[in-house]
Amino acid sequence: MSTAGKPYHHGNLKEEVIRAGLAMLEEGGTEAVSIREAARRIGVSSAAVFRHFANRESVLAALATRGFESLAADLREARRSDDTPLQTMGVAYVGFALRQPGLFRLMFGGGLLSQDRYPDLRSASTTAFSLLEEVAGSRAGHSRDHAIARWARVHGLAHLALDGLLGEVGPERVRELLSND
Amino acid sequence: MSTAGKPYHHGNLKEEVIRAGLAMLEEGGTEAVSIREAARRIGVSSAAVFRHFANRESVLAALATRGFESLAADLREARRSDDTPLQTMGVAYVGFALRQPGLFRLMFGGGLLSQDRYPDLRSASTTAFSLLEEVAGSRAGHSRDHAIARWARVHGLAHLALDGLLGEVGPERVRELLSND
DNA sequence: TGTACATCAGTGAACGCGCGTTCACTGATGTAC
DNA sequence: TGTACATCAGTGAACGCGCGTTCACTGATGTAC
Repeated sequence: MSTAGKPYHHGNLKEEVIRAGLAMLEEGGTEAVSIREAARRIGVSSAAVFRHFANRESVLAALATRGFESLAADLREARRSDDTPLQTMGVAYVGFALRQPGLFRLMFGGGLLSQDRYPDLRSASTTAFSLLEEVAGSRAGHSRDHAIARWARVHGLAHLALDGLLGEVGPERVRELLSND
Repeated sequence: MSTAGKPYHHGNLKEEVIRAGLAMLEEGGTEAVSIREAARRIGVSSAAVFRHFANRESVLAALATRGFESLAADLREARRSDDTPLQTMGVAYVGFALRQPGLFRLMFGGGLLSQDRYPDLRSASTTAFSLLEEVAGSRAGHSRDHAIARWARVHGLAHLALDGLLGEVGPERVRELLSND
């Protein structure tokens, strides 16, 4: 640790690139995520970023991974905080999408998911999805297809709300739209 | 019309740009839609494109507009061809998404929709949506919210299928997932 | 405790690229008389 | 029917930009003895 403001070794670059990436994602979508811009914001040369990431795509994968981890955390929180866990998780899901639309779109629209190239991403998404399936499919007499249909509704609501097609959507409105299950 | 293969006036450039744009959309997503590449494919200078479109964004808007028109056509077709119009429309909706994923993502994920800058796009999307609402909300005793919930489920299924999260999804599978309405 | 050295995490300059867009221009077409 | 001219739809070259990525390098850190 040097006494000046700028130590030669940053020490936390990987984490900071992710932070900067998340910010850019919300400012301008996936296209706006740029290595050079991230480096500029952090105050580091753009080449330094390549010490921590193989290429731009792997930065995107790291961002999406973070997204799934944080979505999973929200869902876990929702699961235990209420006696209507299914609706509450739905509200959390849509809330996540509305709070971080850029991230949500990267997670679900980037084509990253369909690749086997990023095992961390794969496992983070699997964890999040299994939380949903667990709760959505847990009631007696409900099949796996019921769980998928429920998830689809929540996922669809999130997308439609994101696109502004449902007008103003607050938590109460989401709960309402999910109520007739 | 000159006798050589290359008349000076193309005559159909606007339409061809849209065709090329749709192709690029499926090949590499919205990011891959490029004015220069479109011009190259058509065999015209890139400056020529600007005779017909103000800028790149307006090309994207034209593509999305086409998308909504073609989705609306599919939905109309589905509405009359069957005695279970609701499910059939759902199948058509998901089928549209799976057949043209790049276009579907542009239509719903580009942020274009939320803008008032493109009235043609606005009206094309409104037309498509009203078809859905009409059928989904038409049954006795069903509220507008029910219609939205149904639409959300179909929309969500389309997205999840696109992301490869539902495995192989054919028409029969979609019908199945929409059956317990 | 002190020193040699391997390793790690940065720098800064450069490469090569493709892009959107503008500009002054020219060839083709349609219209008025 | 023929000609002058306005208008339309192209051309090709250029501007300026920001990007991802690589390279040879250097400063800082940690470890072995």
